[in-house]
Amino acid sequence: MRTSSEEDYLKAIYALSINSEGASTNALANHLKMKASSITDMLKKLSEKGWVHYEKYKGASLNADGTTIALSIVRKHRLWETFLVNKLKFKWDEVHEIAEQLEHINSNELVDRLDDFLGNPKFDPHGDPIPNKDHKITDSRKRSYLSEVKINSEVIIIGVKDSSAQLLQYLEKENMILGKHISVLEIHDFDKSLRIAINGKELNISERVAQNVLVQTN
Amino acid sequence: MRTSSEEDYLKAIYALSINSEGASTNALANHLKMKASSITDMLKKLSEKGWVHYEKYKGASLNADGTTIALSIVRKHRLWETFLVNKLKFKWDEVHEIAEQLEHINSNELVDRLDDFLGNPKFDPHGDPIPNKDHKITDSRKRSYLSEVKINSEVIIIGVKDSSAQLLQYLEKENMILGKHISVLEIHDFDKSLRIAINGKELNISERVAQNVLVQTN
DNA sequence: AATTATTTTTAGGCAAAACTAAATATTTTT
DNA sequence: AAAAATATTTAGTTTTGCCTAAAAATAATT
Repeated sequence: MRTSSEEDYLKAIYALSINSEGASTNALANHLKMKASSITDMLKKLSEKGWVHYEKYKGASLNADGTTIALSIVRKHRLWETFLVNKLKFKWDEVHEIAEQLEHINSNELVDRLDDFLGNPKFDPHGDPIPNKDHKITDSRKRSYLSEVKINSEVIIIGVKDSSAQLLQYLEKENMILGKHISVLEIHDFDKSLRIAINGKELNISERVAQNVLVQTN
Repeated sequence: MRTSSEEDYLKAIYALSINSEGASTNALANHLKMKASSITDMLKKLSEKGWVHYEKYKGASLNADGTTIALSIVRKHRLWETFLVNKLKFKWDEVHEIAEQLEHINSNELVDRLDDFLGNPKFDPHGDPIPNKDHKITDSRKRSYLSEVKINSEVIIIGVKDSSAQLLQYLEKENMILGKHISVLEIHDFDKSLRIAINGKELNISERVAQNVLVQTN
């Protein structure tokens, strides 16, 4: 069996491995808000348990077993977030902390029934794909950040990069929520800010915001 | 803040205090499946934290703060059990372990929304009363065990004493479930077994079973 | 290539929550 | 009331998961 703490580490390695190849000790320490020495300790343990590939001074990466566990945690996290937003009517910026606790609840039966109860959703309220029962992510959408989209293209909001409460609240206020259609009308040269059409009106948004809004381009 | 372990102790003291006045070290050790020495350690700590009244060699009891915490855990446990049975369609004998985990999830907002989502139920699937938002149990039903009921009286099943899977499965099989009406037809002198009418048929049940079935008598 | 800076690891420590074994209280039985 | 049985506490260990401080390795800069 696994401890809740071990699960947190596996999830962190998974999260940091999405961009780069593997995760460094310091990156993990920063992500988990712990000291680097604690990370080293745990990486040794996870390596002994056969979930993580770890070489001194070379960071860590998940092996097949570790990836399965990490994805099962991600699956639970995203299903619970979906439950909180869709069923209990939480706002999408209020659910992260609670889901951090719920993701450690241990019962396969529970997860599968929750999945069914929610109608087997493919994406969570932030637009992130939910791994299926076999711990596979199948996300066929062509995705990019709004800041990288060609002028005049029409895209759909499918998520955010950084799901900080501030960003989510900003988007909420401008009614830029999941599923909304956006047309990119103009990109201002001097500051890379965007003029977009959404909700039948035009709106200016900064490059910073555009860099954090994930859209589907096909 | 409180640890999950501390919460388990408070809940155990609460459970054991319902019959007797306070809980002895050994009773707690037995209930929590731990060694007596571990109990002594924790009772000292809970006493220092101001939740428990503890005197050496004289067992422990909850004070006002401790009672409030215990009832908030019980509230969460019973609300989650209700969720698991009513929404996720678990059987009533499958939910205890999962609820033991869920009861430690920490979020007042979550509990209150869950309560509303379930329609503010007054009783859980085992018939036990659910403490309200103010951590008060208000159960006005006249209750007794089926074994103590007068002959010819008509009663309603509202719960079980010992919610072991075996008992629950037995009751399930005989279709003696919550809310069913029972008429006590006869009490056999030699073994105190009962002949009852339920579901339009007659049925014999042992004293042992009758002692574990909680009924409403008014 | 040497020095400096940064990252990572090692070594040792601490608190929580359990344990075993031994000592002490309390309760029960004779 | 003494002896025996039972219950409880004390003392000392263990494991987990974190920490600090110092040492060692790696990376960056001059």
